[in-house]
Amino acid sequence: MPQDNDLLVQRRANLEALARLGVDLYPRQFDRTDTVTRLVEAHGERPKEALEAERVETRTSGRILAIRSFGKANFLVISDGRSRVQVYVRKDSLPDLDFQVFSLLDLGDFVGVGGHLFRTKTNELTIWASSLTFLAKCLVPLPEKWHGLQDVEIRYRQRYLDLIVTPESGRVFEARSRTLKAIRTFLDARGFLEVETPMMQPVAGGALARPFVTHHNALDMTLYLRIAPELYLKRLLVGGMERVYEINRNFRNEGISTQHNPEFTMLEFYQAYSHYLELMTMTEEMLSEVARAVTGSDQVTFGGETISFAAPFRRLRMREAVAEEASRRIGRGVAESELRDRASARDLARRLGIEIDPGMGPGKITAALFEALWERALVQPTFVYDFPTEVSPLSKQRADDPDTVERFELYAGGFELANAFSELNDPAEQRRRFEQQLAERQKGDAEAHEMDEDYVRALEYGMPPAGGEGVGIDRLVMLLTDSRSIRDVILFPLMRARKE
RNA sequence: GGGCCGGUAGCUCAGUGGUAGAGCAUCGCACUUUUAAUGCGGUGGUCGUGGGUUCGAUCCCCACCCGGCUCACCA
Repeated sequence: MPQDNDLLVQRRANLEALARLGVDLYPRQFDRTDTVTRLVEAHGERPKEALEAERVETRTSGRILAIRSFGKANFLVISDGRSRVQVYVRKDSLPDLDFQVFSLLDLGDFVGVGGHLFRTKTNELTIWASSLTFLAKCLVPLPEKWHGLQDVEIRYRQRYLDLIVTPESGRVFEARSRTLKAIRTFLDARGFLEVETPMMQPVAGGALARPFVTHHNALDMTLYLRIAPELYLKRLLVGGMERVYEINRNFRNEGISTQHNPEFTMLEFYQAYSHYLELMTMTEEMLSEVARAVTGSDQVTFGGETISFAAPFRRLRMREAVAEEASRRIGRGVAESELRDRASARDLARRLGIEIDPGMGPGKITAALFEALWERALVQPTFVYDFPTEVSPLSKQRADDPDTVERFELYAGGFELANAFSELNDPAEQRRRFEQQLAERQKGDAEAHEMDEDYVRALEYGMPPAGGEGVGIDRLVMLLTDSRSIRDVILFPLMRARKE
């Protein structure tokens, strides 16, 4: 809570002085003819002569971000949250009351302005005020105008302050909105139906992660915040919805980092009669289209590098990539077959100096080696495909190789962006996979998948062959806005509770 | 959870074992086209919190709180 310092006392005193003038301190309404953004869009580029010949009258409103005062002539800068415009306040152009109101304004107050447009000597679009209406008080001083808000903690905890004083921050969230819109446009155009499935689930399935636990009182029932919508979306495939997608939050009770927020937004889409190779092509089309819609180009700058979302993306088979990089690092030819045997895979990890858990089978080791050897280096969009079955309990095996599933992950900017596979639709095999996961769980893997009997039963009714994919929206927005932390693309990232 | 860095005025930051500093903001005065307006003068601080060492701690030590980066886990 704000302390009782002079700055606060002065602002409250100004508010009381306005009350003594008979001004409504919290008026309900201000009828405006234009937003600031519309004024700037419509007139920002027009030459002085054209503008002044027309004598454009306007009524607009916004928050005061600057006051430059010269006694009887004053300049305000007001913002509608997206754009800013200057207001010229002359004592002899305003009713007396309005000028008295003006003299009681503080930075951050909301005002309504009526007047006509002109350009100053320095050619800045300006409203010559003929009326000034007080709309709301800012009782707390705003961050400094030049350096802005540098304290990242306050930027995240008090996002409204960040949005007031950091225009770039607002642009990130506009880009986020355009990203979501572009994805929906892309999928809607291909006949996908947007659906919503449970966020509270009796079994937290569809991914390998620890869930948040909650409880429903009336049903006396343990529920989990979902870690993925996957199993519900595939139930819809069983039900005959051939193309569905959901864009919504997932919750994972894991660590927090620049790439992880406990709640994050995921796109998942499922397409019947498709498979993972088709999804690679579709992903290339989707991301290049989204990048163009959001940034105007399929070449985006991220962390000083140019990332190209122009198709085609690079493709790497996982075991081949691991064997190749391992060979390079240890100076002898490593065969892919070494990754299929637990003893030789462990030996390889040891030689590479990569730590692995004792319980890991060859598939988990391969995936761990891949992440250690490749993930950071994959700055340009790259499909990594054909994963070990061991780490993919919901994916369909390759017909020619049961240890390998038809799955890919897309990497870009040095992190995982998407995950997709041909969906396993054999209920007997699905049951075996769940049982394998239960065994992992017994061995202490808290992230292993739980048994979901209801899902297996749904598969018994028959699910068409299908491909499905998840795309991390926050990370995609990071790439499209050159944001280095996921917290910069989430309006209110989770922060530790603060002792007040 | 481990490692590293940080927390000083409303904001952005300097700084010192001996009365706490600047710029912006704010207040006063001057100024009718400025734009980081300008000039002059003022106000403003539990130096993150709690202990300890010391004649004396914002500074040194310890613990804790909060944050950032990073490693591990994960998407």
